[in-house]
Amino acid sequence: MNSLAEENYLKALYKLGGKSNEVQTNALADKLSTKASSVTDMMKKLSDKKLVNYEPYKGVSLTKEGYAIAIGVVRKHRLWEVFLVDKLAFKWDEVHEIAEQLEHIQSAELIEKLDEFLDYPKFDPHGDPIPDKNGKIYQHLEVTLSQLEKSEKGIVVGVKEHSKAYLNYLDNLNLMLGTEVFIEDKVEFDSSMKVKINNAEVVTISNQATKNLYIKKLN
Amino acid sequence: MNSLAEENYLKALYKLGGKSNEVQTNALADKLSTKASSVTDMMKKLSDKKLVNYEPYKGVSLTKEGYAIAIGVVRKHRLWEVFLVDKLAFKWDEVHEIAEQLEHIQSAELIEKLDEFLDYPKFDPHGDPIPDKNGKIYQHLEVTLSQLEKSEKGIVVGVKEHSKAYLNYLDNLNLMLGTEVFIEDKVEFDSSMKVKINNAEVVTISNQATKNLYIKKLN
DNA sequence: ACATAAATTTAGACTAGTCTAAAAATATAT
DNA sequence: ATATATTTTTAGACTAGTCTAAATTTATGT
Ligand SMILES: [Mn+2]
Ligand SMILES: [Mn+2]
Ligand SMILES: [Mn+2]
Ligand SMILES: [Mn+2]
Repeated sequence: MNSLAEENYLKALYKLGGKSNEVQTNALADKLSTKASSVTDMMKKLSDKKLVNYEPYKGVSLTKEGYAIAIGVVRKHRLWEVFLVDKLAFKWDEVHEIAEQLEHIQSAELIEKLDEFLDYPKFDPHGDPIPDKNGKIYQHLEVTLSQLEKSEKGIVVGVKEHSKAYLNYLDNLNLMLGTEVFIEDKVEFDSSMKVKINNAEVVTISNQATKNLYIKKLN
Repeated sequence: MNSLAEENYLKALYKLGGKSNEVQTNALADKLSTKASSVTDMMKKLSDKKLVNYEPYKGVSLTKEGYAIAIGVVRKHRLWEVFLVDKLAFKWDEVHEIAEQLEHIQSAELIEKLDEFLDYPKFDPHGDPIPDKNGKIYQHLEVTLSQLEKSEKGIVVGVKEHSKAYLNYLDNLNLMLGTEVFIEDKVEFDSSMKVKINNAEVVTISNQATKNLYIKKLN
């Protein structure tokens, strides 16, 4: 069994390096809001447990087993988020902190039953794919809104940034998962876009915001 | 915010001493499967936080605030058990360990929404009363099966002992919450009882087992 | 190539929680 | 009343996880 701290390191490693990319000590420290020295200590421990490949000064990556654990934590996080939104009526900007806690509950049976109860969802409330029980995860290759050209059309399928501030901002624009967007115009100067939402009002969206919205192109 | 360890000490103190009874160091150590010296250390800390009244060598009791926290943990534990049994189809002997983890999730909003989702249950799967959001808890004054006399009738409303072994034993006898029991006979020698279950088969139940079953008398 | 900067590791300290063994306080039994 | 047993506390050590500051390694610029 792995501790809560170990699970969080493995998950961060997954988020930064995926299945096998090397991650640098400082990058991991930043992600976890901790210090590089703490990361080094933990990498030694996880290396001893054969959950990461670690060579001093050379960065670190997940082993097969470490990856499996990380993906399991991600699975739990996202399933709990679905539960909170679909069953308990939380809003999508309110669930992350609670899921950060719930993702560490240890019980394989619990998570399988939860999955069934939720009817085997494929995506979480932010459009992120949920790994299946075997750790298989659908990688969405959607473009971001910022990559659409003038007169192109698409559907919002996910968010890249999960901060409350950003999610609230999207709520205010009526931009949620499933919303249809049509590019009225792109402003060259600051890369902002004029976007028609659900065939109704047209709003201007900054590049900062368009970069963080995943879109599935239509037509 | 209190740590997981602190919450467990407070809960154990509630289970042993209720709202205000003095609890001895060793009793608490036993309950928590820890050592008396660890208890002493923690009592000092909780006393500093004004969650317990502690005088060296004199036992310890919950303060008003400590009681409120303990009852909150109990509320969470029991609500989660209802969720696991009613929504995820766990059996009543499978939920305790998972609830031990879930009871430490920190989010007032979560627990209120869970309560609503479960339709404000009054009792958990073992018949234990669930404190309401203000910490008010119904104290069931039911008798135990062992206290019934020959020819008396009652309904099973709760279990005193929560071990998997005991719950499985009850399952095998078809004794669950709501079951009707009728005392065919009491055996003086070993205090065992011959009990007719749901007006059908008659079984013999040891004193050890009858002492741990709460009954609401009928007639 | 060499100096400087950046990244990383090491050394040592700290907290929370636990333990064992010894000391001290309290209870019990004759 | 005094010895003995029980209970509780203290003293000191240990682990997990974290931090700061210093040392070391690697990268970069001229
Ligand atoms: Mn999240
Ligand atoms: Mn999410
Ligand atoms: Mn329980
Ligand atoms: Mn229960």
